[in-house]
Amino acid sequence: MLTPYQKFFTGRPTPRIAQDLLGTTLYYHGPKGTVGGLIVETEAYLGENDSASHAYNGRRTAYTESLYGLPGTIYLYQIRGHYCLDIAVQAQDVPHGVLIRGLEPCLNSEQMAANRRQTGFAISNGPAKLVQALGINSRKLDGQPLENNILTIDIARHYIPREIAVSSRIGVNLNKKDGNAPLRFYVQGNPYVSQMRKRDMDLSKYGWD
DNA sequence: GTCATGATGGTCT
DNA sequence: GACCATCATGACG
Repeated sequence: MLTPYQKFFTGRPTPRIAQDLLGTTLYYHGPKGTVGGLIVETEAYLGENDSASHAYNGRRTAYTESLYGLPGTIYLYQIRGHYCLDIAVQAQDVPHGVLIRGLEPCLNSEQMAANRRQTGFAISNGPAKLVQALGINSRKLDGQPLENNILTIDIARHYIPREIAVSSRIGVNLNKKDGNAPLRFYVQGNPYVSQMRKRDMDLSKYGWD
């Protein structure tokens, strides 16, 4: 039986869930206090049939096991020496995932800047940047549920994007089957979206309604 | 401001 | 030994 929280991460198509996460708040109650921010960019990964997914062709190892977990399971993986945060969605054994790619700091942003040794939008405008900004530098939380954890997402309160933009995913192999699939979603104009061009930034409202 | 490059560390065959 | 769901830097207009 799923909790209401877990049900948020299943029951509708993964791209829909990825879009619904825009405007929710991510919190990390870490050793240096609580930090957090609004999710402004996500990507959907569609499991066995998605050539960009870590679970492509049913690949299932100890490393990717969290993707197969209950909806709302943390998949914290490492790539080229950087950590990224992914949420397993859909039923257990269905390895879909939503990658969190951009975060607008809203709680203790000074701490986040210090964690990153950067200032401005570079604090958290990328999947590994935002994890570092939170102060996470291990896979300790991999496989744990988001619900009632020190790393969690508040899905109850929602900022509303004025416009949700769609594009192909970043950093995936363009030559493979799903390299150009339109599965990246972001708050149009928000400066904490990765690769957001300066002239497209909405610096008055950050893309929110 | 835009682009190309190299460093990066762990996993899997 | 190859392959990455990345990032910071430094060159150029």
